[in-house]
Formats: sequence, structure tokens, C-alpha cells
Amino acid sequence: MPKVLVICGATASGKTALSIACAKKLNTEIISADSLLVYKGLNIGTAKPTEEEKQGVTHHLIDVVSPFESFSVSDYEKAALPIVEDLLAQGKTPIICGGTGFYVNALLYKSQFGNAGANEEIRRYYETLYKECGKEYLHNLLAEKDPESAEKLHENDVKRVIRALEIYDLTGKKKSMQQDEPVPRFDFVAVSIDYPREELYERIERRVDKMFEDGLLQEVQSLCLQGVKRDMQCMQGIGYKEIVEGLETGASLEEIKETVKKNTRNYAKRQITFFKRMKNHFRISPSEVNLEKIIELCLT
RNA sequence: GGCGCUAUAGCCAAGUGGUAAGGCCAAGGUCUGCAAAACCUUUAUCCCCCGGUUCAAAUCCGGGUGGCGCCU
Repeated sequence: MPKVLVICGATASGKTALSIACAKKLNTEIISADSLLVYKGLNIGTAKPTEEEKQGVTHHLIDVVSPFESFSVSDYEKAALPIVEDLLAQGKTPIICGGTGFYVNALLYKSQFGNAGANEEIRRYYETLYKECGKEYLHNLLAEKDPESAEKLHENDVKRVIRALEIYDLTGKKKSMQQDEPVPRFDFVAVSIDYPREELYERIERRVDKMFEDGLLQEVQSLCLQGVKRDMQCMQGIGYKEIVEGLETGASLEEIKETVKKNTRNYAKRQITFFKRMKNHFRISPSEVNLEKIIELCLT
């Protein structure tokens, strides 16, 4: 029975190329697990693979929503899961490739609160409550309803405190009731290319330079012209938010570029931390990347 | 050459006699419907050097060295 192959890891570590090579070898398709690749029109800054780079391999979950829309893990799960299952039914090895660990996990593990969706009204309510009464107040509120979650969450982590409150209000269940051990949906192997930190940072440096050469600035301007606003979800992307902000504050192009690089490095570090905990995860050093071996991993 | 100002972590910086704020950067970590987001933790045995005053000095005094500014 074929396993699911996950290709994860830090940004600029070569996931895209590796996944395409594997897909060709395994005669299968790729399911992108990336919170920004889903957006149409965000190409350069997201390092979205071009048709040419895809080499005819089918990629799912790329360019599926407009920049004006919001997209959540839950949306991702709903869209991606059937594709994975379909490929498995065909006897193929689905390749999940992406740097959004949260999305990867949502696909790999059964979520426990699928029934507590996002509720704008509730969120807005708590957000105004937060502004008026402060974070301690919110945290105390959660402590009354769901003490265990409150215990786990730092009071500064307002986003998660609100989510825990939201779950409670919506379902009457406590977020802390979720199981500690998530249940996996598939048999999978995860692989990432583990560059030494210095080297990864150099790759990021070069890649960001290239993005600007390739016209990232124009891409952002064009999005803005279409009416995409700074507070929209897609504009949270690194490379995008810095440019929009830089244009507003009058920062120099060089300054903007440096900030993009720094934020990308910080992001890469968070990704590495996240994927460190992933089960069945092989961190392969760049010199030891071997297609045959990776494929063997999927079949054993 | 003279005069004035200044010297605190990789960077910015508070502290003006009682045992080194804060910010940035960096590193480590968290992560179950906004995740390229949000959040947490750590980071100067010591304040340019030498000597002095004092129970006690990054803080006061003298000298040295470096930087900045002004004058001739």
C-alpha cells in the first residue's frame, strides 16, 4: 500500500524541485500545502512554480482563491483531503509539498474541532472586548469557561485565547478536551532538505534579490491597483506586506529588501522548529538527497 | 596645538553613589479554522583603560586612550 509522501521544510530549501522530481518518478500528483500559493496573482513573492517548472506534473491547491478572499486550514483540509484520498484510491502515492506545517498537519491528522468554525460575530465581539478591557480580562474569561486551555495559553496570545473562547461559545465544549495525541489519517513519510543554517540564509538572500529583479514590486503594485488592501489575508505574505508598508512609509527599496530578507529568515527558522516535531520525518542533508532512497521510503 | 562633548551587549540606548531599564538583531521554543500569522523564553558577573575618594562607583575626582564638534 503506497504511503503519502510529504515534502516539507524551510522556505528556499528546494521543496518544489524535489517534489516534481519525485512526482515524475512515481507518476503521481502534487498537493501543495502552502497558505499563500493558494492565491491567484501572488506569483513572484511566493516563488510559485511556473508551468515550465512543473514539467507537466499536476499541482493541486495552487491558484484556487482570489486575493480578496480569506482562506483557512479548514478550507484547505476540505479541498485537499479528497484529492489525497482519490490518489490513494488510484494506487498512487500522493505528494504533499509545502512549508505551511499547519496545513500539512491538518491533512495528515484528523482534526478534533471540525464542527467549531470561524464565527466573525464572536471574533469581533471578543476583539472589541479585548480593546476595551484588555488581554487579562479575556484570559480571565477563558479561565472561567475552560481553565485548562487558559492554563496553556499565555495571556498575550490573544488570537488563541479568542479561538478557545469561540470554540466554547459555539459548541459548549472545551478546547482542552481535544486529545493530546492526534490521530493520523494516512501512513506517511516526511522528507525535508536540511541545509546548514548559514547556507539556507544565503539561499534566501539570493532568492529575495531575484524576486525583486523579477518584478515583485510591480506585482504588488498591480495587486494594490486591483483593490487588494493591506489588511487582507494574502497581504500578510512576506514580500508583500513589507512592500505595501514600505511604499506607505517611504522606505527605500534597499530597506524594504532587507526587511523582506530578515522576515524570510525568521520564517524559515519557525518552519524548521515546527517540522522538527513531525513524526516519520527524515531531514536529509543536501549532499545526500537521493531520489531512489526517498522513493524507497515511500514503499517500505 | 587649544577648548568642549562623549565612551554601557553585535547595534540603538536608560541609568548621574547602593549592586546594570528598554528596543533591535540573534538563538531556542509554542502551534488543532486568520499559520509567510500570532505568541513565549534566553542573551553584559559587568559599564574604554589606569589610579584615587567612599562602607559602597557605570555613576564622583585625576590621568591615559578612542570618537565627535569647535577654535587657532
